[in-house]
Amino acid sequence: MPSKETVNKIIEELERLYPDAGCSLTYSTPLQLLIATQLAAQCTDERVNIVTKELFKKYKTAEDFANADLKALEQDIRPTGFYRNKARNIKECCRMIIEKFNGEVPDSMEKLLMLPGVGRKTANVILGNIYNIPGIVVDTHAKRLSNRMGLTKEEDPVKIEFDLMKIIPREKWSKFSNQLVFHGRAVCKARKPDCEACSIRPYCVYGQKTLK
DNA sequence: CTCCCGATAT
DNA sequence: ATATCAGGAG
Repeated sequence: MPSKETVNKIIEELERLYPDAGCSLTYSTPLQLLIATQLAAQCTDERVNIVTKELFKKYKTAEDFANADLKALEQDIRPTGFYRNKARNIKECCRMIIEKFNGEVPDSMEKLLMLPGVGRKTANVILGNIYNIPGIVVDTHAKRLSNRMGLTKEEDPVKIEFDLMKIIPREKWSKFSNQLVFHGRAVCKARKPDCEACSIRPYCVYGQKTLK
């Protein structure tokens, strides 16, 4: 739908604004990133980082999480919301990692999707950050911004993912996803997008529409 | 489609 | 008071 020139302008401007856009979650192992990303559902990365700081001191290995007392784990992650589902999923994930995946966080989309609480968004975060496998991460920011900018007209995250894959060069998929998140947090906010301050406005459908 | 769910900005 | 936050499952 958008012209190739428009897409290039958006990519160029995001690169200028956020040259170092990366994962905002704090982690030091693949398992920690998997758990942090699961906790990040409908929760800010900032809060996840506060919770995981203590969580990762208490639970070091996949075995620690798999054998954790469910009620205790629920309380440990409570501030991230959806804590009952998340605690159950994390325990089962770690059990499967131990029993089915030889103690390693899976390295393919197909295997990652077998884990409870892991959808394409979480899987793409793992693939991109741990295994350097490019992927478009469609979270709430990517969905909102790509729709506003006119990069897609789809509402379904999977359809958006494939739409963006068609118009963004493969080697930029991971970085581009992070840049959408950064821009979504700083400027193109859900409630009150700051179009006045947005340098992408000239190339943005929503920005042009709200002009005058 | 609904449900899960706490914390913060508006 | 209400919308929203790096979603996923039934």
